[in-house]
This record gives sequence, structure tokens and C-alpha cells, in this order.
Amino acid sequence: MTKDSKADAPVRRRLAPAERERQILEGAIAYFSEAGFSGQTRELSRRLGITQPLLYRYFPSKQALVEKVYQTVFQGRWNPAWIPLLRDRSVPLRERLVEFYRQYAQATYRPEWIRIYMHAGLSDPTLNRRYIRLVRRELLPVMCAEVRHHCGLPVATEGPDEQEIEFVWNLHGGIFYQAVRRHVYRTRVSVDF
Amino acid sequence: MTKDSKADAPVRRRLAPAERERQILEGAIAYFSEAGFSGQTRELSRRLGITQPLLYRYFPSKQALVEKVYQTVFQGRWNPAWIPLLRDRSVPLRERLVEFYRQYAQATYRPEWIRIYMHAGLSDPTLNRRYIRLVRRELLPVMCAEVRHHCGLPVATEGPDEQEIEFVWNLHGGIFYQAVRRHVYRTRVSVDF
DNA sequence: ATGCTCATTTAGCGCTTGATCATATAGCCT
DNA sequence: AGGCTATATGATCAAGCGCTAAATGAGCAT
Repeated sequence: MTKDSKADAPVRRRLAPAERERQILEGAIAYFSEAGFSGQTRELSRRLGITQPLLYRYFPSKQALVEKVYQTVFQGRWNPAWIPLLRDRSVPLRERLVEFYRQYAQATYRPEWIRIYMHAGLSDPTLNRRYIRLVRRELLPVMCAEVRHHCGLPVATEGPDEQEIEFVWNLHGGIFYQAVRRHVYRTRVSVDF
Repeated sequence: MTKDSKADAPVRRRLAPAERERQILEGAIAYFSEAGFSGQTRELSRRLGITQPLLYRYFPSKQALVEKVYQTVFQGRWNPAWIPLLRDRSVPLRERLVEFYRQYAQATYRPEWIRIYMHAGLSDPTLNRRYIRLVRRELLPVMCAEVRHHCGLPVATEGPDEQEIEFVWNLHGGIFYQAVRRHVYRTRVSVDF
């Protein structure tokens, strides 16, 4: 009654190292996004259905696993095709923006991305700063230029000024906060852009 | 020289219980806002210059202290006078909004408020949901109504619809994200609304 | 079927954590 | 000055933490 039957069917499945590593990493992303990086390795292994020392065959330390989670989540979700999409003036600006944010949100504003982004930012802002710099450098100036063009303003000769940047940051941040409300606080968010 | 001189001047200062409790709570807010709620009681006591068991004379458990931190930070920073301020149509809408967000940001968008707000949201969204509901119920409808009036639109008979709410949420979220960038990721934020 | 290899488990070490207890002493009252 | 009270400390416990080393057995080659 207390312990089910006998030894709980200790199935020991032998996987190819690459496959096991992938499985652990995936599980770690899911787990740490919920529990934060102070989550315990034992609990992670329990969720994976493996023993805790097995983690250490694939990752030399918890810190190494955490950093691999960082890299995996923050890399490879940025799509360079977004820039030409925003620049394509054969499409109305409004449609471009909606389509861009649809794609952008689908790529990054997922529960595990948002939560890990926030956990990372609170424990060590370095990675977030790098990501913010990416947005600030690649994305916002394009949006500024397109908005200027849409409003019939002259092309800014030496790039957008701080006030314009802050304006599109505000748009970006508003949509980010919508994702936070949805995925972190799990509030109902009704309208879709 | 490893240990300074002798016994490091173990000054034992005897405080009035109310004063000590206040001091611990204040220190806990500062510490947990940095380290998160997985921060250790020993490190907190070290920063306060007291011993760790002393914490347990004033708070029955770490959890109790954490909850007191929650309450203290999230309570009493909401100023009901903001609503009439926003409603005062003798002042231009733009000025009202800027003044409101100036006051609102000064009250809540401080490092410790923002960081504890985010830590709390990640570990247990209940409190944040309550706060979001407060904003959603008290603040946003007023802003919707004032924006409608400013644009010469008719007064909405049965309150603002979801799309309007989402619009002002976007404004609010943009400013929130500015605070996050400033206080959590510690990025330079140039423009002030 | 049998043996070998290495993925996986069992057992446990050293340390840190939240929490408890008896002891010591700061500061007020007389 | 001396005594009393209860604030603060020192010592320590039990549980949980990251991590390691030796034992085990799954699954392939033969």
C-alpha cells in the first residue's frame, strides 16, 4: 500500500548518448523554466524518469547544464528574415507589423522562453543585456525607419534618435508584457494584436 | 591576518522588538529583491549584522518572512488619488498621463518593487494576478474613458471593450518594460516618457 | 548462447540549509 | 551598585543539496 507492489518496475532503458543528452536538455528547459535555476537536480531527474547521478555523465556540473539551457533557448530563435519582412514596402506597414509580431511571438513568446528569460534576467542580466542589444540594434532602427516613411517624414540621416527608439521600445515592451501576463501570471489575454 | 585581530568586536545591541522587526523586514526586502526568495537566511542575517537564529525570534519561519515581504511591498503603494488626477479634464490628457506615470513610476517602478514583483510572479503568480486585477479594474477603464473623451468618441455605455483595454494595457506594459530594462537588466534608459 | 562494453543505478560523502535549544549578557528598574 | 528580564548568541540537529565512485545489467558483436 505505501510502496506500490514491489520494486516499482525499475525499467532501465539504455539510450544512445546523443539521444539521452537531448532528452535531459529538453527536460531541463521545461523544469528550470518552472522552478527557476535554483531547482534541484534530483527533482529534474525524477521528472525525466532517470536517476540523478546520470545527469552528471552528460553534464559535468549543474552550472554547465544551466548554461546549456541558456544557450539553447536564446540561440537560434532569432530569424534574420524578419528584417526584410518589415522592410517590404509593397505591404502596408500595419500588416507588416502584425505579421512580424505574429511570427516573433510564436518564436520567442512561449512559456519556457519568457520564463527562462525572466529567471535569467533576475539572477544574472548579462544574457538579457546581450539580447536587448540585439533587438535595439537590429530591430528597432528598422521599425523606426519604416514608421518615419509611413508618416511621410524625411529619412533620418544619422539614424533614429533616442526618442524614436524609446517610442518603438514602448510598442515592443507592451507586447512583451502581454506575453508575460499570459505565460507567467497566466492571466487571460483576449485580443491578439 | 586571516582573521582580523581578535574577536571582531562582537557588539551585541539590544533593540526594541518593534524596531528590530522593522529592520529585519527592511533588510529582507533589499536582500530578497536581489537574491530571490531562494536566498539564505544566514546571508540575510550577515547583512543585517545579526545572528541567524535571531530571525526566528521575530518570524516563525523563512516562509512567514517571505510572505511579510510580499505584503509590505505590494501594499500601501497604490494611491487612490491617481484616479481623480487622471479624470481632471481641466488639464490636457497628455499632461495628465505624463504626471500620472511620473507618480506611478516613482511609487512602484523602483528596483526592489520591480524585482520582487518579478520574483513573486515566477514562483507563485497569485499575488501578481491580484495586482493585475487591481490595475485592470481601477486604472485601465478610467484611462479608456479619458482617451475616448479626448478623441471625441461617445461615452461607452457599458464600459470599455476588450480591445480598448488591450490598447491601454499596451501603453502600461511598455512603461513597465522600460522599468524592467532599467532596474532588472540595468540597461541605460534615456528618455523619460 | 556467451562475453564484453558502457549506459545506468546504488550507496554515500561533504557541505549547506532552515530551524531549535540552552546559555550569555545588554539595558532598565529599584 | 545590584538584580531581573528577555534580547541576542553559540552550538547543533535533521534534511536536502551537488557531486563521486563502485556495482549492475541492457544490448550489441560474435
